[in-house]
Amino acid sequence: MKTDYKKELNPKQYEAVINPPGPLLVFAGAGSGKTRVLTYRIAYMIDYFGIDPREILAVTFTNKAAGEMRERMRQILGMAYLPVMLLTFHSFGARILRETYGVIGYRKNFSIYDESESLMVLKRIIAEENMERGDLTPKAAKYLIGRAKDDMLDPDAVEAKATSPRMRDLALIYRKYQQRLLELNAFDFDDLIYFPVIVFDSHPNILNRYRSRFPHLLIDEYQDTSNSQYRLVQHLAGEHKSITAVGDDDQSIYGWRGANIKNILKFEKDFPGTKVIKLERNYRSTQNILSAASGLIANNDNRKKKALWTDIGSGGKVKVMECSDEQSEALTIIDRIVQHRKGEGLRFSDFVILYRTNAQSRALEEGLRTSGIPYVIIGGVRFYERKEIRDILAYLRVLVNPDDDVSTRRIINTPKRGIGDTTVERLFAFAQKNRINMLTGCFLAAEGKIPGIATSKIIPFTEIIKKLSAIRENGEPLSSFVDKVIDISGYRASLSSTSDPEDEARLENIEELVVGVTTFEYRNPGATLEDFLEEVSLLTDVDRWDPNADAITLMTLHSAKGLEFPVVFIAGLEDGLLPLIRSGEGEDLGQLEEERRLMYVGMTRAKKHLYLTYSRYRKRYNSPTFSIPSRFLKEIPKDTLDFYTDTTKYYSESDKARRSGKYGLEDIRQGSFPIGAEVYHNRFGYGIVLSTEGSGDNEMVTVSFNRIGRKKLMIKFANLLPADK
DNA sequence: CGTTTTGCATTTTTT
DNA sequence: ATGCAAAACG
Repeated sequence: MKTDYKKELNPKQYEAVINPPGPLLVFAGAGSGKTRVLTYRIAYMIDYFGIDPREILAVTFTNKAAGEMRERMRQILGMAYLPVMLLTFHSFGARILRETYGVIGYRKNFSIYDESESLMVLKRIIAEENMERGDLTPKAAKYLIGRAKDDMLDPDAVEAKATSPRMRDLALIYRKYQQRLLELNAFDFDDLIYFPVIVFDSHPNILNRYRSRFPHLLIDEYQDTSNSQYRLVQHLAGEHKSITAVGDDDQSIYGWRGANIKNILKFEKDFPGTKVIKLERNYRSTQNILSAASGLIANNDNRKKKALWTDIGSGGKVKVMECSDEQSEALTIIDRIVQHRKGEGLRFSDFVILYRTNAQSRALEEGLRTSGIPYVIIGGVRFYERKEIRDILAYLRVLVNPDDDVSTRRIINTPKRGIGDTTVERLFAFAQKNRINMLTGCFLAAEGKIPGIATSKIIPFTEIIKKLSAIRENGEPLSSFVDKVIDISGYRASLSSTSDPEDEARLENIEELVVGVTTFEYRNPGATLEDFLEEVSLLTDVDRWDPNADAITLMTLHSAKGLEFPVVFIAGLEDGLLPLIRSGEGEDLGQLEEERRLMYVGMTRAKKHLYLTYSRYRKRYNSPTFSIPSRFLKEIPKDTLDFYTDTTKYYSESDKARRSGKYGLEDIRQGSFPIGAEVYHNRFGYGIVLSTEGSGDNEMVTVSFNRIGRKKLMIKFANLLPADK
């Protein structure tokens, strides 16, 4: 009773699925059944080509996507357990390092540092080396080091390439940073790709082991692979070249993170004899939505042309809604949600609100809360990044990896036990001098062996660590162990005995962590604390999202990749916000194209209804900002759109001019110049006013000049003239 | 020496 | 508005 592959797939999908193992590239347009092809192909390989599931490695973008694929394959193959290796790039990297850490000098049970932990290390190094400079903040250094790792450059290479003092400084910081990470027995996210490549580069025997272990490779979202990930793939593919890559150049949205769209475009060259299949039939969206999205993306030059089609029917037009401010934007959306839900019997979980930046979620959240509509926010302050969760995880990490001084610092005085900065710094200095970790230092201090450190303050801390290690060695089950950590550390007590009302929420979060551990335990019988920590470090927010809960989902456009919803709202379609353009800088065409792809990704999430909303007024950073509608709205074919103006309320008093222009509201005169006004500057030439903020002497205008692009000017000094004078 | 308070910068997107 | 650094306070 094998699955009838031919019946369940369209001809193109079928062709891809049954293609014999070898280089295969599938250009899968949005909603064309990409995951379907991947899962059926894996199933088919097992079913018809007799391939051992353990020899298949499939790399996906999120753990959730991996989980879904596993579930669907189970249905196709009817097996209870499928030993296919289904992972994200980063978790695969972590697996490799767990087996090969020794060859690069690392120890067992290393930690994986996220952004903020890496930044703490960098900050310390920059301070220690007296290298503070405005253009090399910890954040900037982190970014540049990340890019260097993407290009597989070590500190020596960065130094050799450096042509400026800034880059020479960076090379030094980079060197110290890696030394420190090695001491801490910790990797950052970029290392999880970088070091496996290094290992494969320098140890052919190890590489061969992995090659023969995974002769069959499948890679999802290939358009978002970075250079280092590409190197990893090249290594693994080796001579066998049974490699399937699936992707869509129009959905490449991680260029800022090192993703290189060229990787998918040159796949055919890299693997001669590649079979290329294009999936252009869309099963998700109505014709109107698809035409709107296709019309938009056609404005990108740097892409492979394709013709998506659907036979779902035209559906309603895409609705563009103008709102006066963020609050009315929220109300407009809520109003539509309520109507659709009643009219079409939809559930809350059928709706998603997408936006460019996490900050936008606030006003929407407020509106939903007052309306009593259940919602879930994905992203923003991630669950595992909350302070209280990180604190508990830091305890766990120290127990697993005693060299992890970053975590030791975190917990040594959390909850407060009277150990201050001075003591910690003395401890650190002593540990550095004697080449030991801080935890060992604590134990020495507790015995009074470090002059200048009072034993009385340190002993309670070392007692806690001792107790917890003993419990752990007794083979305590994971969830009850975590529970004991919360108790014995004094964390639970410190939260339940305070006046701060926030602490109650923190306590709840911590209890939720225990629930999370229990779930993890249940899903992965026999898993260790190390396994749990690895999973937690690499979990994304989308992974934690439960699509079955009856609540509206709010998330960024980036997080929405790979998902679909009957009704989609994209909020904040204002020039400067979507496309997001950082003030000061001119407009980079490549970046603009990526913003357009991001918008495209958002639009193609919609099955039945798509709403695009924008606000004339919004509080950005801290100051009030007026904006013009996104240029993307003008790029979408008009016959697919319907325009609406909200009726909730208006910020501006000069309502009368509202309906004058193409989108209405062309003539709001908030400051000295109306939004959209053409102006002349005697140095920069002609331009158009995009937004104004502040007032009086502090009034600023952002003007997009024809010749030199975007500039922010102070009205007081700029001497701007209306263009027709 | 440690903790609390005030002042200051700060927001793109994420594995 | 919020979160993290120096300064004041205990």
